[in-house]
Amino acid sequence: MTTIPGVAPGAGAPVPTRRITPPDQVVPRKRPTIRDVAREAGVSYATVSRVLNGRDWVSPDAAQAVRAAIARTGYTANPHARSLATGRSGSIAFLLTEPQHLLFEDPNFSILLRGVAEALAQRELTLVLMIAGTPDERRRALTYLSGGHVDGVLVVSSHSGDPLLEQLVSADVPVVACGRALGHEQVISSVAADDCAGARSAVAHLIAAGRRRIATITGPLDTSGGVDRLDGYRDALRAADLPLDDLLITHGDWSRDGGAAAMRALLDVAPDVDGVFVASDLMAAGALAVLRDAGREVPGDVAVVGFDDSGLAATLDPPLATVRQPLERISDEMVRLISERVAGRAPVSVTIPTQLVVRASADLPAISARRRTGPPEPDHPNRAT
Amino acid sequence: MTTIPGVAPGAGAPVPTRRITPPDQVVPRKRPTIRDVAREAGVSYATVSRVLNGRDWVSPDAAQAVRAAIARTGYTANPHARSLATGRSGSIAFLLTEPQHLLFEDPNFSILLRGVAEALAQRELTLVLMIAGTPDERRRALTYLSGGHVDGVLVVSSHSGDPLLEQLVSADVPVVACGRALGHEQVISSVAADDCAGARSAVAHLIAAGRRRIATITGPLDTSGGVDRLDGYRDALRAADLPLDDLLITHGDWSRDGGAAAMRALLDVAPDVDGVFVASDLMAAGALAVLRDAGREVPGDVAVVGFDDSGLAATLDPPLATVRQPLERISDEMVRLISERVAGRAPVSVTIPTQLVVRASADLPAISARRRTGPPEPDHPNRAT
DNA sequence: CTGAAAGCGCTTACAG
DNA sequence: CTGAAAGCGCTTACAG
Repeated sequence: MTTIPGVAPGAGAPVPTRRITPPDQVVPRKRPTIRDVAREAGVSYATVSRVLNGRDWVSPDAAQAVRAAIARTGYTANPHARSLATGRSGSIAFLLTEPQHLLFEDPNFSILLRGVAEALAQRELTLVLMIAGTPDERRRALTYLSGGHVDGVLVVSSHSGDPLLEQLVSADVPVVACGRALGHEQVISSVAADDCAGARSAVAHLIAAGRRRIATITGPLDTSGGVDRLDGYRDALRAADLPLDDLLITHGDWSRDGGAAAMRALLDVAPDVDGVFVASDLMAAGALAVLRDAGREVPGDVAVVGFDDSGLAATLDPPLATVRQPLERISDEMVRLISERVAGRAPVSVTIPTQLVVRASADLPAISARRRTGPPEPDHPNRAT
Repeated sequence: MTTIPGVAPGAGAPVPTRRITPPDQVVPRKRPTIRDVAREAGVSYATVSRVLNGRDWVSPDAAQAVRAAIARTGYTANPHARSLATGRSGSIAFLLTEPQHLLFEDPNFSILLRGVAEALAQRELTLVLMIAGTPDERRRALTYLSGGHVDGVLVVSSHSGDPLLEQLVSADVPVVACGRALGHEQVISSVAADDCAGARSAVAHLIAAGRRRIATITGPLDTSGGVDRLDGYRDALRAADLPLDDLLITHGDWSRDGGAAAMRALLDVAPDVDGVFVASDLMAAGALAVLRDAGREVPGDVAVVGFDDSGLAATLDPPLATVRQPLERISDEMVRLISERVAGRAPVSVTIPTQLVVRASADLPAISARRRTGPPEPDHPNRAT
């Protein structure tokens, strides 16, 4: 909109051999302020501020003059002065507390990050990225976040015991979590997929496909995705009058390796397993590799359903049936909710429906009878990411 | 360090049924300012500012008193007031102009992002993430970045024609690029791997392995990684007195699919190719899949060397020989250079050595004679990410 | 509809 | 070594 006054960058100048540029060689070039614009427009600078913010009424003539003056001077408001006066920073933090490796292994995070970046940009809000893995980083993050640098915080990987969340809340920093904020439901807004219903649909599908020894690999039980998807698993078995067997429940940490380890354990204690609901696609990728190494055919011997459908699922071998959670929608809602919180509204939690996506890893019986070709590969390339 | 004064978050309170919280029900709770601290410590607030910034000398007694007062009041400086007074924002933008899909496909970006986040945090600088893919986003980014919100910009995916770079420079925004800033070398600091030497080592290795029809898949030729690695390829062939054949040069766009397409084209025009240097691991992943589909054995028929070693290479099948560029080091240097630029120093460019990493895809002759087992898979799982 | 003025909370020469 | 004061550039009641 506004044009930045250009200054010849001296592109053709010779390479500087000395690194220190003499300060007074450069024209000082002060940025125009609101006063400069007022003078140009022949109004008081309060009026300039008014047309800038568009709150009070300004006469068309004045507004016109101001707009012209802004264009002529290339004025842009100083964000710090504005923040000081308004008490708003105009930026929102995206806080990542998960151990770093997951951030780059699990596509969910990237997708969420991108969605949030877009949604924030649309509201003219700035995205501040904070990675707080180590205790030291977490301390620093708390100081920063409660120091007024940002208007609110988006948390995408909260575990229920995490003191950081509590501290942020105590410091009166608006927080929105992705996934129910276990233990903080009353003070933190959250947006989550309908984990329980999603899990239910996955397991119901396995049952419909004729599986009877259905296991699950859960996420960490101090996350809502962990407990709620486990609940859904149980619900579905109960609804079908199938027995609940604790041997069939193992736990992962959302990572690929965690899923692999859980699958190995499962094959050990329950070799007769014929279906697995895995609480994330990434863990399912690890589980698929283990099944293959163990010579189990998917879905012939063991049918597998994951959770997420974040892009990884469709590329696995075999393509992974999964429960789709609309991550773009989730990031949108997170941004909406944080804006609400910043504006002073009370917390709410939003739940978004999921959708079962059937793929080869859990085809219906008729189709699943087909055999895989070739021997299992010893070193499964799916480990690559 | 400083303690934030806690206020009971009312965790045990009942769920709010009305969403509007009455404003005067909450204690106003103004954050303590520098004046409050001064009063507590019995000094002028200028003195408080001095101990805060540690520039001028302050008597031990005064300093002591101020520190105690800070602890007692839980004071934290208001960042906006500070920014307004100093003219520094304390934040640096990480600008991504590459089409979004690459951001999440190419591990280089994630690694750089994480490294930069860490390095900035260590300097108490804030990382602002900007994704500017669409023209609209780019416009917005320019306004934002030249509007004084950030002290400098880190650019990780610049193409030489990009007007955004020029505009940033014209607006006097300090910029540091990853990779030589083609056409802006005099005004933009940059840090890059020694692309030319790295490429040379890769191709020299292929020659040493007995290959004679060595092709290359380059990056885009409007990026330094594109042209410099191509230069290295040519240098190595010349040094070995091998003919330069333009048929053996194809171009990719850094993406996996781009690498695959280039490899397909290569097999078409030069079916006798026996070695390929691919300018990135991700493109090499695509090329490997195509070779496999075409029934070419790697490295038996065609030896392949990539570039990056960002984590993907080792997990490919076969494991990919590649040129390692130290991305952690690169992100560190970028942050160092942007700090220098912000402090007013002139631009410099830093080049970082690379290292050839030999893996199965380009073993030496004796070893490469081994045969692969089993038929090629039709749907190669490596496409997963 | 518009000006004059206070205030947001710091930093930094400038005198002591 | 330390105070008083100006200044950073806005926003926003408060009077007109």
